Amino acid sequence: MAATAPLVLLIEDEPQMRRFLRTTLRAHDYQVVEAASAREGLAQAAGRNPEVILLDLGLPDMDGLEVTREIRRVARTPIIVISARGQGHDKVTALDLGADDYLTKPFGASELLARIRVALRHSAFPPGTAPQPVFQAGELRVDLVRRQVFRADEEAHLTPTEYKLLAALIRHAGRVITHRQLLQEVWGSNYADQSHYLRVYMAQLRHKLERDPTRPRLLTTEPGVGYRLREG
Amino acid sequence: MAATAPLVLLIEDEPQMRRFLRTTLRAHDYQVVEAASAREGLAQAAGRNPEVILLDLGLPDMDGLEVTREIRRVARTPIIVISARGQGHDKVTALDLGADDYLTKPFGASELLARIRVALRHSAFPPGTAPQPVFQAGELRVDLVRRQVFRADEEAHLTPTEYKLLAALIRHAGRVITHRQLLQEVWGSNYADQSHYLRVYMAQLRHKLERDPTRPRLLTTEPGVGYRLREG
DNA sequence: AACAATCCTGATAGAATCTTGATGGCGGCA
DNA sequence: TGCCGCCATCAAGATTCTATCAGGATTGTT
Repeated sequence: MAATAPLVLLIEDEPQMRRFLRTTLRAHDYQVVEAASAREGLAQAAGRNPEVILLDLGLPDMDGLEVTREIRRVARTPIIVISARGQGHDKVTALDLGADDYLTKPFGASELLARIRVALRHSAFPPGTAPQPVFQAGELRVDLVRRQVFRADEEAHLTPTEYKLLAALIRHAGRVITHRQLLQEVWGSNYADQSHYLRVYMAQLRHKLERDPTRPRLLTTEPGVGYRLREG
Repeated sequence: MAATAPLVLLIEDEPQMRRFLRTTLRAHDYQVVEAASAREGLAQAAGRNPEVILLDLGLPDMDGLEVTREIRRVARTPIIVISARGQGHDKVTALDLGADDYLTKPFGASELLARIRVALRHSAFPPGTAPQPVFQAGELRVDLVRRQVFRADEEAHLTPTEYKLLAALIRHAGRVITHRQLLQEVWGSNYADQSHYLRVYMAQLRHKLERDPTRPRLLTTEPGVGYRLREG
């Protein structure tokens, strides 16, 4: 998919508000289609296939909640509802009808833009297709969701403590982690000065993960400071 | 499908707020895990695999924004940020770091619940990707609709508890499930430390489903952590 | 610059502890 | 009576902890 500017559909009747939104969005490189009524909005939603829909609930020709329902009958384009009536039960109803977010007037441009980015992010990776968070460095591969560790395509079995230690190193991959910090994250703050634990377990990790445990390339020592997991 | 109550992770230090949230969620049939600190929260997020995370930004031990970042390094579980500081730039930052929604205190229970439903809807599988009502792995086949289990085309009879256990394993197929999590899903949260139940029932499942129960290939043990059902 | 004392790190191995799987009995219930 | 869930016990195995030793780097002193 070409990374063109995302298309935003604006369903809003008040000209003033519409101009504010249009200007803000254009300034941030979005393409904008506008609709001043519910009817027109539904037509545009079907015809233009926008990536996000901004929907004002207070439209003259149809209840905004009804618009949400209609859009959801045919598409799951992210809908961000905008409304002045903030207190009512509308908020809950809109969300339950399929809206993805709800902004109460007045709101700042930066918040609106951030919420649009969230919506786009959601449609970028449909949940089923979500890429697995997998850490990889050299011939080490760690699947953090499945809790599986591979060294050159061979699964390596780690004990709970070994895995926790590796996970802590991965969280800070590339950076140095002090003994104290590692101990806190793996054993808890009461063990912050038991640095001999680290020596034993780092040795075990190296034996299981390094090609040559005596000459570590992934799990390196930063003398006097701590350890580091190579990244990339 | 016996839809089990979704698991919500609560990262919130103020006891009062935590109680409000816990009560609200429990009353609406969510399972709740609580963490009173960022450190604990990160551990729970990794360990318990919640379906939604409620994160208070004002934690004592770590900046909430940092917590968001850390969670996103390993998972894309929906995060709903809760915060008192509504005006700042935090809102935008949190959303851009990967949070999915942002609630400013004070907020109503109904709105919170609606936003949680949105988050769950997002992580639900999109239409085309709907999870197969039939699970299959090796010579094991489970028809989740008819509630029938086959091993190499022979139907196997499972007791209710055995089936619930197997269903829980299937829901997380491929991943490790901790003892605690399994116990909660099958027996309820009051039994979270009765891990001997698991040993008995896992043994029974293995006898009924494995070709060689002493050398399990489908229902494997992750020592010190939990169990895993092989997938594919 | 040389030396020694000290600290840091890695290796190893045994003991203590925890975890797991196997088995069988008990009671409730249809 | 037969099935099922619950509970207790035991042995084997795995894991964690602890202690000890040696090589190397660093520091401080002369």
